[in-house]
Amino acid sequence: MSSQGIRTHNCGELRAEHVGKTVRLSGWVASPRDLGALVFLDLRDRYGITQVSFDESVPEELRKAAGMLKPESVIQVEGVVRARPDGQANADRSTGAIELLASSLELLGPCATPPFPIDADKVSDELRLTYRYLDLRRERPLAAMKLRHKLLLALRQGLDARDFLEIETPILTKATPEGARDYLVPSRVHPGKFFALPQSPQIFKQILMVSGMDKYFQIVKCFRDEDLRADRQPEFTQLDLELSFADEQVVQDLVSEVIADAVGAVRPEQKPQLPMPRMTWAESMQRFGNDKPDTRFAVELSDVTELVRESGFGVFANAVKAGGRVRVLAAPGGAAFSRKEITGLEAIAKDYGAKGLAWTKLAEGGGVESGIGKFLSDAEVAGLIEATGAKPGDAFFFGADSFKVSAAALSAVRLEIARKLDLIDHAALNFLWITDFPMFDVDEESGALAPAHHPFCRPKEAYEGELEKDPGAVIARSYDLVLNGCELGSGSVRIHDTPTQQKVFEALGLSAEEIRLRFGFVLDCFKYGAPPHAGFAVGLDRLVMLLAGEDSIREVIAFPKTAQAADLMTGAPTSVDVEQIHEAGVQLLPPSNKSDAPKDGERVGGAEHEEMKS
RNA sequence: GGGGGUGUAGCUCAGCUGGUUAGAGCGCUAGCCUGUCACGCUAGAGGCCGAGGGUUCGAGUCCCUUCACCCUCGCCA
Repeated sequence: MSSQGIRTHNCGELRAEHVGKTVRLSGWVASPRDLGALVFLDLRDRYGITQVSFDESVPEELRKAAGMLKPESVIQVEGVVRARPDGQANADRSTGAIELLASSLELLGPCATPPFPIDADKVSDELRLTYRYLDLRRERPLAAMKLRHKLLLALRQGLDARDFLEIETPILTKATPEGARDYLVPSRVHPGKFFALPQSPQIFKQILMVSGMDKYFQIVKCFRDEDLRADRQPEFTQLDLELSFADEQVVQDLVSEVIADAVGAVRPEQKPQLPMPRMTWAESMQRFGNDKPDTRFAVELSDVTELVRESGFGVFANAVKAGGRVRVLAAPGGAAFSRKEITGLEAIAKDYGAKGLAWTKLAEGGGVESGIGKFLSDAEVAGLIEATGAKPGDAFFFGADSFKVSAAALSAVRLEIARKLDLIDHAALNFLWITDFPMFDVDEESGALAPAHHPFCRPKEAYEGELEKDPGAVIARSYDLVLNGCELGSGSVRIHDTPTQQKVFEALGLSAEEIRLRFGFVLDCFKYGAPPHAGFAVGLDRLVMLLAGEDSIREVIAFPKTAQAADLMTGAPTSVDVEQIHEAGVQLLPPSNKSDAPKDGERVGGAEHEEMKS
């Protein structure tokens, strides 16, 4: 027994069948209860909680020592498992039928008073992130870590079973000026030159296809130096995959199956039905106003541009005249919205560039009242009812603007209405494929093109001739996977021939010289027997977040960063020694005219957290 | 870069229109307590009201600046 080490069992496995056994447990002290001549404490580890009892049969010295234990101290207890007295079982706990009667106690790791109680239900994010190691002891973060592990394991198993190879790609790689801002790493060996951390392993996985790897995947960190959101971290994890000799159907079916199986492994009751529904980008924009529709509730947008082309309401007529669209959505029961609530909705529309949010309410009698109701003709009202299926007691909200602005504004209003009216089924997992994205985003002012997905995406054959003439009309062979209104991932059929790739780069306005410098190796690669290939990448943090029912991916990342991309626990990013900067071959700009540039030997960028150098 | 929210005891929060000594619950410290499991009871300690400046007889409260955290627009191929 004494040779069994620090523990013989964990804190979640002892049951009535173990009664009479001498065991040794180790774990963290939770809610010690000193009743005087009787002391209880809960011993907790990742597996569960077991009650330890120090009763009258225990030597007084041991009982006193137990009574003095601080919560969250790490101890080792040896003793005999015994059934709890009649009426003292704890039905809420898997170990609740028994307790450990202590015969020895050792303090392995004393705990200072924690900055927050481990069992508190509300603690500020700032404090949680500063003491993330304590935060992770809590039930919710622990559950998120377990869920994440199980999901990633199931995904790996699913892909392994389908002949995929997991292959690692470089973290120190080449900067790509397109897309997101790169995190740069200076090269000491090549002064003045930089590596970049990958925004995704895109080019490497395509090259692996040329290498004949056929089916590749990787669970991999990606890095993008952009401003953060609840669902965006500077480093995040993707399930990245690529297949040779595959088209969009093969990829979508495969991803659907692998995800459905993995979700089924962690949430059997929510296993998605196959096939997952598909919708084109154009249809999604038309019906929902964005490319990641939340289809858990039925409210949709209707285009009533033709109906109000000659409207007596000038805002509509003018928007149509200017080439814009007028779209409407009917909020079920929205007539009950207060003026203040409507002002709130209007503020949301304005956030997305709308000049305002026209609205009116459909009265019991069928007519419209308040808002812009008085400007609408009977025919227009009838048309609105027909277009939206609105019922008395509903409210209309209008977007009259360019297609882009009316879509963005009304889709945001649509989501807020669903939240306010509690229209969303929170148990649902609505997966949805969005297909046929435009190949390029056209900048409205300059007319410049940017890849909507990325520049390796293959245009649909029917549009290949349009690359030079009308690139804005080109449809790509790309597809996104959406879950509950959240973009889970995207992929495409890739270009695998040099001439097409060359044309796309040219359409993007890259000069021959730029193409050679940035992507020469890709074009070269495609000359040496490139198979047709297609792929996908899933944002795993988001998937775990949605499955965990959390609102932020920080909740499912062990050590996340704040909205300002800082790590509150380590203090990163920090200043570094001037010598380190010199060695890296870079020079700092003076801190923007707030203080003098640092002198040699001083730390640069602030003096805090010097102790973190180890 | 812009907009909004928050910042008061170790934690979570209250503090009305500026007005005496800034409160509560939890935690912490000490004592009591033989079946607790959010143990209970008694007593106590604990505050640069995020920081800096200003207005005022007087500021947690009003004004300006700034910092941190959260949400968000832009941004995120």
